[in-house]
Amino acid sequence: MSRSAEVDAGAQPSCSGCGVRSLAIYGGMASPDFQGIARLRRDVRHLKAKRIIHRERETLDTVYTLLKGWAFRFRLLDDGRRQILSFLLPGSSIGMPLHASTRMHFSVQALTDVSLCVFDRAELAGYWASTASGWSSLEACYARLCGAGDERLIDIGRRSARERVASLILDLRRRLAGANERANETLHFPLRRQHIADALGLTPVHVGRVLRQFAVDGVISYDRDALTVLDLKALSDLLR
Amino acid sequence: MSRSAEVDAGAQPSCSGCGVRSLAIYGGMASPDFQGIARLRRDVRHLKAKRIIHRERETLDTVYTLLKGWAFRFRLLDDGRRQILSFLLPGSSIGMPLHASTRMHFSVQALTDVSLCVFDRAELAGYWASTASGWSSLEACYARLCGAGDERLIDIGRRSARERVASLILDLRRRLAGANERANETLHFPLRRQHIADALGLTPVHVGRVLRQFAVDGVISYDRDALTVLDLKALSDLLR
DNA sequence: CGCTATTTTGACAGCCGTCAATGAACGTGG
DNA sequence: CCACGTTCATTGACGGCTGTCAAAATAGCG
Repeated sequence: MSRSAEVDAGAQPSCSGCGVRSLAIYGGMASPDFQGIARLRRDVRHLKAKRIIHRERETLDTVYTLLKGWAFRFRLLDDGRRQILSFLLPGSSIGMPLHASTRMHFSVQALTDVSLCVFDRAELAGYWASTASGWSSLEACYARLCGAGDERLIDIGRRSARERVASLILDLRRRLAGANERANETLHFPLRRQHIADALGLTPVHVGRVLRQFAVDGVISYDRDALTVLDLKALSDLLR
Repeated sequence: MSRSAEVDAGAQPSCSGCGVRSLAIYGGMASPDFQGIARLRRDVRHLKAKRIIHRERETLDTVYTLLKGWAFRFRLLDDGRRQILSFLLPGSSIGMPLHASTRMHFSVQALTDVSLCVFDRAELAGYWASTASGWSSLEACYARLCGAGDERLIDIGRRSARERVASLILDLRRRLAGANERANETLHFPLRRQHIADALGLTPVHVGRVLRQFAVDGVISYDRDALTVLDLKALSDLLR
């Protein structure tokens, strides 16, 4: 292990042992070069819940990888309406495209306390271009992003409130199972009604009605920060 | 000019004179290599309106660039509901990601009669990887795609029917102005009510109500295949 | 233990969906 | 150039899913 990697690993988790590495921007690489990535990482930054990670239209010369906690991308209309564009889980990247001539048109906010791996944009781009599988890895990453956006578009455009909530629960459950949570039925679920509503094009009141009905029907049970899927088939059957 | 390029250019338009080149996948390149692109183009294919260009989940070993006409990406739910994910105008690419290990999860249909430039996927990917600015060009392309998806998400999730229709009209107007139509007020507008409804998460009946009201208010006027923006400010003011 | 954020509840309204019938426009062939 | 079938747009009545509002209750937190 290189010296600089050791330095980073002193107080910080090492990249080679990182539990979210399979989901990060470099998740598509056949044999990730963890030493190279560890050398690139400038810092691990910790933020409290509700802190803004990036503000719409501002420049961002760093790239983050979400190491721990939840965040979300969103945009505000001037009358206060908020659309959450996507939820970010451990492994999600913040700050693409790497060759950013354009500023990002959305803001990013921490939903829980989060830990961020910090990279220099230009350095990361250079490193990425130098790797053999960087090209296809990057395209796979964008394909996932666009695909996720398309799914959400279908949810909001053509599904009822119950179907949307079911879709979101199943999506988060699948993503969390891939990250580090085991594929058991109870998940850490820090979303408030308002977050769910702003992601799905609903109101928090109506989200509450839907969740309550799911619980009454025995499909899920939930506590403030946890959600248990009791009847996976019932949820899945709502989506086609 | 190479012999193969001459053969292609015989009956077909040349790439160097292509009116939509600034919008295509290679739009971000500083000095596009039109001879190289012309060599790569295998064919120009013409399809009638309503023909399926690509069917969901099928493999696609070619990449298309829309040369002429309109098309759209969409997905069907099993009960017949349709969500149009985006409209494709001249210059739009069909078949990304280039390094497709994953099959595309949406279908593509011609909306009008269309002409498609046909490329071999592997060949195009190889050529692209060999160019200096291919990397940033590709990222810029994906950034546009994701950004457009985010905009539509905001429309459907947090805007009223009138605002959604206004947003779509302005978006298409802007894109057409950039392509080849001059920035005058009357645009070629081949969309049916059903297309607009399926793109915006509405019903064709209600789209008709909104358009009618816009016309009554003197904001737009429209004919079957044409739409004129009479009061640009009124439309813009609906969106924040 | 007081404050704040969040959830829940209930009543009511409205935007938009649904349905069906009518009519107009289009495209094609004779 | 007209006839005819198909596609598409319009209209009106009605219904419901979801939004809005406000108040009360609950949970979280310093």
